Amino acid sequence: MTEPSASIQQPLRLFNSLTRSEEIFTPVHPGEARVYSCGPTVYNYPHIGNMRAYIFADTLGRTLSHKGYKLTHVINITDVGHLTDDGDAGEDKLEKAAAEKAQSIWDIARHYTEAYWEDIRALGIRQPAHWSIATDYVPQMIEFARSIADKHCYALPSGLYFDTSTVADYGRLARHHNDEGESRIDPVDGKRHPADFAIWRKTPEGEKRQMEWDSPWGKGAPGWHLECSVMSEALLGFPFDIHTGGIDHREIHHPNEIAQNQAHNCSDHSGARLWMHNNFLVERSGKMSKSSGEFLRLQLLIDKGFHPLSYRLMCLQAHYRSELEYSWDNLAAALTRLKRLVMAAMPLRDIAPAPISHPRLIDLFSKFDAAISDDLNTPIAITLMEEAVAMKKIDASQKRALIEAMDAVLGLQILTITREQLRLRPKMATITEKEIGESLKQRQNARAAKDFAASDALRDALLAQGVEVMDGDPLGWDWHPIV
RNA sequence: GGCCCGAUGGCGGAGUGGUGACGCAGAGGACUGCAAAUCCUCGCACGCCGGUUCGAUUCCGGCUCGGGCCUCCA
Repeated sequence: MTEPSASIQQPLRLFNSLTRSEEIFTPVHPGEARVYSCGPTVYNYPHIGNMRAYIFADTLGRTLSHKGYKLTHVINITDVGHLTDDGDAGEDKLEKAAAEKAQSIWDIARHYTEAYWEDIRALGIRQPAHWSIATDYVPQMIEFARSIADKHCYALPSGLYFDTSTVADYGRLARHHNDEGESRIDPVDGKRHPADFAIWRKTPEGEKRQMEWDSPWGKGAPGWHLECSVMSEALLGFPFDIHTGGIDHREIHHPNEIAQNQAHNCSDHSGARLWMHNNFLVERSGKMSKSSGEFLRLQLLIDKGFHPLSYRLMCLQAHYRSELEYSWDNLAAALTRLKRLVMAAMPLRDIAPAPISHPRLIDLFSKFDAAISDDLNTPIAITLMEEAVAMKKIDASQKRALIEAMDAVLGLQILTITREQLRLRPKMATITEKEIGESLKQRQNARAAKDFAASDALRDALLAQGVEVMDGDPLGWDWHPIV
């Protein structure tokens, strides 16, 4: 009601990894958008690089909603895997510590799933329609495997393998040419083609896994790629609209998923109209990984005093297909930007929205729509929201409606989070808020008495404890981030 | 070894065949006892060498450097 007419909207163009070009989004089912996102493997905490993928998927979902599509979003939780670990000795201390606390593999999965959900909430990521849990779908996976086994698979002692030569254009998503080239790893004996992959992994003779199921191919566990084919089809149909994931999936996981989809449906269709991949969050040294250096969890940023939404803003400042450089300076820049945005939008908070009719606001919203419609150009969309917030001498109710509509896409919550909520207490801070309050009161008295030496001394003392006094700020003080 | 990608100011990061967004930092101003916060204003960049073009940061080739995937990985 408060949004301008749909007529100003541009067609939504999204980059399809399959064709390596932007395409106009046309839904399989008119008026609907069905999206499947590869989710986390819950055997460790997600790091902030992982979270970039979900911020991207969320932005996509919000954009589809903005465009008026009825969104059905599915994110899978991979809770089946191998804990009979392959020896990353000494590296994953966090994982080991947490694993020791949990009683079983199921507890571990639940623990990390909940940790992941907590991050999702903190980042303002909307709940998908379904969280699909892999272990809930094992019978369907076996059924799926059975249906393709004769025509597309072959058995080896280690399990059932998919013959990639039995489907058309295997590897087209990855732009693989053929099987040439040496691999860094030892190939599985007996595979017909290096790219062939496991559909069912048999438990080795004489061993017992915590997670294993009976199947026509022996006791074992489903292959790494099976779950996504099975769950996406079960929940979204074949084909559905958009499949998302990290860019690493473009090379192996998604080509394999596509091969399975083709086999199962006796079709050349990949299973999704669009395959979209977000690029990595990187550190100067390269890709962020759990084994290199500090394990950057969202909680660590919070402990240092950075609001989770400042990380969301940091991600949105870059295009999802670009690598994004992580640094504390960068995060601090995003926090400052967010703070200013929230403060500037403060006067609109209690204003009732009204339908947008002012030409300047319509123009701005139209530009915003054009930016977001151009393969989710959030960096530009943010600048347009800032422009809207800064706009002077304009009907406040309409302005409010505009900011609301923009933020529905960006999810930065600038009309609901408060300046105070952004002031996160750093974990290392020793001074209490009560002590700060007392110091500030003393300082006020000193100032009233024009004893500026005393008031400045109090201010310096607070700063030494990480508290920055700011007389002109609505809150009067803030934590001074030290990173 | 195979496949692929990137190189923009102090940092981050858009975009474009023809005066190079934006944010943070920095400078100046307003405000302040001062400072900070806030608001206003401003300066600073397209890796190197060729080619195409009237004109390239933008297109093409080479080089250098950096990165990703090839094993689960966002």
